[in-house]
Amino acid sequence: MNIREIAKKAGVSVATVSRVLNHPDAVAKNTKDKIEKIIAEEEYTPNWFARSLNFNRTGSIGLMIPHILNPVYMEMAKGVEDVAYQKGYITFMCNAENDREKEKAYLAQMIRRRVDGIVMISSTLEKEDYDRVKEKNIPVVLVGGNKSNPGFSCVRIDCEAAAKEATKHMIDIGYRKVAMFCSKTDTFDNRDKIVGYREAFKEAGVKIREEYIKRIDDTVEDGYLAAKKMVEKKGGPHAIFATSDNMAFGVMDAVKDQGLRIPEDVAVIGFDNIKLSNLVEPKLSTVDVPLHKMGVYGARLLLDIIEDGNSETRDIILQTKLKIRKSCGHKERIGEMF
Amino acid sequence: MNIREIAKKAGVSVATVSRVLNHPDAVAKNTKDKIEKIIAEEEYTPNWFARSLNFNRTGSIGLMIPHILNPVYMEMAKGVEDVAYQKGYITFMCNAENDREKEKAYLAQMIRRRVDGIVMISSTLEKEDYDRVKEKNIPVVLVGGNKSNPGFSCVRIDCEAAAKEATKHMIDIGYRKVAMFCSKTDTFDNRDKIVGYREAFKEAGVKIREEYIKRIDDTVEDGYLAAKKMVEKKGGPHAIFATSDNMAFGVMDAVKDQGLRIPEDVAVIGFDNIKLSNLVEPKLSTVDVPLHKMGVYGARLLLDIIEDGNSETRDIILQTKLKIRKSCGHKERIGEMF
DNA sequence: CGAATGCATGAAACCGGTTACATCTATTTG
DNA sequence: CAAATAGATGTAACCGGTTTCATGCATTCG
Repeated sequence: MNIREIAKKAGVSVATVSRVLNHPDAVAKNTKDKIEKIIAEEEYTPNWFARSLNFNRTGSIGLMIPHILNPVYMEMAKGVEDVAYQKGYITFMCNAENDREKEKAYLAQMIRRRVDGIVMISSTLEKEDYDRVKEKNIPVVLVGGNKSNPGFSCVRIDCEAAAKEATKHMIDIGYRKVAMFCSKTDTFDNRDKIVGYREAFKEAGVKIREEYIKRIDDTVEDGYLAAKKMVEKKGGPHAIFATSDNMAFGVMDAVKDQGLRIPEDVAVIGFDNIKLSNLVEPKLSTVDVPLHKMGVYGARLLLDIIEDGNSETRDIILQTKLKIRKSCGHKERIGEMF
Repeated sequence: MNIREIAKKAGVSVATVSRVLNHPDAVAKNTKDKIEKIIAEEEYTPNWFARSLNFNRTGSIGLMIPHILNPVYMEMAKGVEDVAYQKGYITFMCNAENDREKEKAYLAQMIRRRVDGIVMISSTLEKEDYDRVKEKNIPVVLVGGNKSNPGFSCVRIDCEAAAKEATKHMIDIGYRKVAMFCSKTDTFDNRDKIVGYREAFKEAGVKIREEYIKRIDDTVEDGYLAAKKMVEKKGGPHAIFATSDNMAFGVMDAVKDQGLRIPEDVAVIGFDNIKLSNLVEPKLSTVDVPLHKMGVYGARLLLDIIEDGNSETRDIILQTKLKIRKSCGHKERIGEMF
């Protein structure tokens, strides 16, 4: 059923039918009612491509996420989807699966499919990859720590400050041997986390042990393995700062498997504050990141560009908050520990 | 940059350019090389709508999921995405958010956007909702327990058998007071789980206490609340069978909060075997469901219909497996417990 | 009462591709 | 050597809409 058939049934021209759909006020009431009745009867919906072809707009946005099974990204993704849905856009979910080639392939797809804009979550693409998108004039917003800064608007957190605060907390309690596990992925966020960690030690005047800084995959498994290796030796760390809750879960598992207690023998602190961090035993201390909000802001920024042409580049930094739970000690316990 | 401009630059007709893109063998080598060079230089990609308009195909599928933050659905979704991506399709991720209206709205969007097919995960739509899709001749495959059976192909598990096996295990160990928490959502799967539970009791000749069957929301929070209510009274259940790991986590949390031990005081068993079930303390006994595989099979079924027109309706039932871990006792312990 | 204005509608161009068919040239065949 | 055939390319119709512009009609105004 196409617009011509509807027009024929109604005994009018296609132009009139099209007007009913797009500019109802420009059509006489009688005619409009008649046409609308037929449209409803036939359950006619205008062909989306044909419309897109005219409008040069698809009403869809691309959403690139590093991994679909990681709750951190999914919470951000939900923020994006919430806003997009509410504004009538549909979201192409692109699961890059931590694979740069797949991410590039999906980006090319987005361009081919003429999405109205793209939200990139924690992307690892290079400047050159973005240049393609720029040439095509497709608006892009970055959420979370990208690798290079290609001059797009960005929503993020201050990872350096957050990591510094968390590390400082551990030092303040009295821990001196604090290991840090950070994702291998080369993004600003990860680099900043390490900078913050170092900064905290520097300010406290405590010497850093380089062998305590480990770059690993951001997975439960790698957290487990790295922690196990570190903890099973004598004289291991007093505390482990895993810069994602995901890794922290693995760390906790490894520590427990070694027959050590958390936090009495080894304290653990995470990063992200995903729902589960409050569910494991003991409850995980972590850095609260406003994941959902980051997605929401990212999508809003994008739709601002798409709909209002508001192309000024903005850099939005949201607040993090240190959440102290059971898995690391409290300040009051200084002295009783070492 | 459109096909006409490319044609002009190459000094050929648009038909020839189009042929280079779609039927390269039908073009002389010289001409082809020249045109391909220009296409590459200009980074020309044919307009997707225009192509879709001709082919009446979009190369995209819709994926409806009940909730984007639930790892159960996301593992299935990943299975779907894996297959779709590999076959060159792109996936519209529709997050119904456990809201029937939103699900319907997304379904309408899918129809409007002329997706080539739809995978519905654990849908709660009614027969009448599907009739619309059927009229439009859009292939649909159901994954997991839908509400009604509208005559589409389906990939699922035998929930009745799985629930029965799990319940039987608890009874065999010696538990008599086994509570069951089941999602409120009205799907075949949930109904079947309860049937299986009853069946196990019936076969064992143990009387069922109706007050032990609770329909709750499939969330950690509701699992927590329901368990707390049940456990804080004297003479509560010996064991709780939560028919999702999600709810089981809440149950575990509540039991621990009441100062009771798992499994010594209250045993817990879940359903789904999501990654985290092996990470909580104690590790959760659960029913392993091949979530990823279900998604993969669902997508394959759909693409079979789309690409090969293979429209025979199939009902694929995958195997579950009871995973006994720490959170419930083993058979050997019969007798020592009560 | 004739001209000007406004409103509703239709004809046709257009969006950017694909392809059936026509045309032209070069090669093969009888 | 003329006719048949194959191969390369162009012309124009078409996919299903939207929109500009022209047209016809009724109403308003001088």
